[in-house]
Amino acid sequence: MSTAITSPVPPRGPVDHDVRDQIVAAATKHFSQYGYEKTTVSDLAKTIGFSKAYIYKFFESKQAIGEMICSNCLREIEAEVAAAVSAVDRPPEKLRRMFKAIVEASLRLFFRDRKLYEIAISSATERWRSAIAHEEFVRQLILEVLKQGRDSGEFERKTPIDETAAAIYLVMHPYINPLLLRHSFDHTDEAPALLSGLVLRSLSP
Amino acid sequence: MSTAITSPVPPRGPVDHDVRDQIVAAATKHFSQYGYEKTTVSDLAKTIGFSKAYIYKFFESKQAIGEMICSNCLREIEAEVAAAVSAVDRPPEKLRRMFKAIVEASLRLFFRDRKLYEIAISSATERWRSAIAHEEFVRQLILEVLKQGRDSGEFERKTPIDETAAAIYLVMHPYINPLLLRHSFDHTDEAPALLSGLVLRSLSP
DNA sequence: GATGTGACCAATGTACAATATAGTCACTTA
DNA sequence: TAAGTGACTATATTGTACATTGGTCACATC
Repeated sequence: MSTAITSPVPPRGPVDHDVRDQIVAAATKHFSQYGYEKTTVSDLAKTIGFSKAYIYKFFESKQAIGEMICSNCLREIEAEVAAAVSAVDRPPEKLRRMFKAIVEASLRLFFRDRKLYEIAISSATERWRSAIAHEEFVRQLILEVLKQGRDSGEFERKTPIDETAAAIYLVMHPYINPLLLRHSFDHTDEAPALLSGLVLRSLSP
Repeated sequence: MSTAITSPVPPRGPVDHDVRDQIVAAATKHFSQYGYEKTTVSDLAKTIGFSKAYIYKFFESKQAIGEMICSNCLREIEAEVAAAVSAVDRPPEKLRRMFKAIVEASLRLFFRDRKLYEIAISSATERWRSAIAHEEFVRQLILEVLKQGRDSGEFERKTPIDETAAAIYLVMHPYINPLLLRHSFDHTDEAPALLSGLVLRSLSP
């Protein structure tokens, strides 16, 4: 364990470097315009004016670049969800807002940046770290709201908190995971309200 | 409405006919052995000893044959679920069994008859009638158990029953729909117990 | 040592002709 | 009239020669 100082997979090359930012910027633009698959590493190299080989000094694969872009997208969603949750102070309302915000933010990504959404789908399908981190974020947020609600006496305390958290996560899962969300479009209108209602009823003391 | 005596899409040719059964038998065998896509209509014709054209006297398309086979599979699952539900008499336990049975039966179809499962996936993806009917079956069963539980006083009665039913259906949806189930494998062990627990807590009076 | 590259390879993707398939229809036979 | 078919077409699907692409490496320059 003494070696695990940094992130699980240390980034290749200098972490803070102008060229790294240029690559990310170029990738964001190209991926969202032409899509992940149709963008070649050479395209990125050409737009920043370096050779393809140089890119591999900073990223160990094209997928690593994709993960970076994907992480940024997912972190935007996370920021929005976090904001929605902290905009209110009662835990039940926090849960409602959380569910609503995550569906809305994900759908917006889908409809506004479809090409980037496709990366998110790859990310979920192939279980990239960016996707796993996103799931973990939601899990943690659920747990926090749950703790708060138990402390304030608004949520029941008999069921083991891990069990409750895991169950709520499973309820939200089809709307969190981009791959599944695509197949849940028929329900995205009613699902947040219906399911929040059900979850909150299950939490009543 | 006076014309809607039979099913929405009347079957082509004589309904009760020996050759029709032969086609279904041959299709069941071929589809489960080689898969829906890799079976040609000529293959079916050859095994029953007629010409391909004759098959189209009984089914209006290859997909119609697929729907027939798929319906049979899904009806098997439905029978198993219905049996599991009626094996116990308290509505809460009925719900638990129902969830468990539907996941188990669907997984068994997946692992034992993977090729047939692929038809179920097509069915769900392209929203064939067989898939819609399957969903409707589950919806109805949920509603029935819900009514029973409300009558016996074991379930709460404040929430509109349609809302409760719709919410529970949404919770189960990722495990009912073959297309979604495939992406929920990671959770099929814990999901039935965890989610039944949550749902039942939400139903407590 | 940091910055940067052209040449190279295996694997994946593409274009397009050749083939196979779903589905129809006019027709035969009993 | 019911049972049954060969020949036909338009659309998929496949095979295959060819081009791209992801990724590496030895090497050059500052």
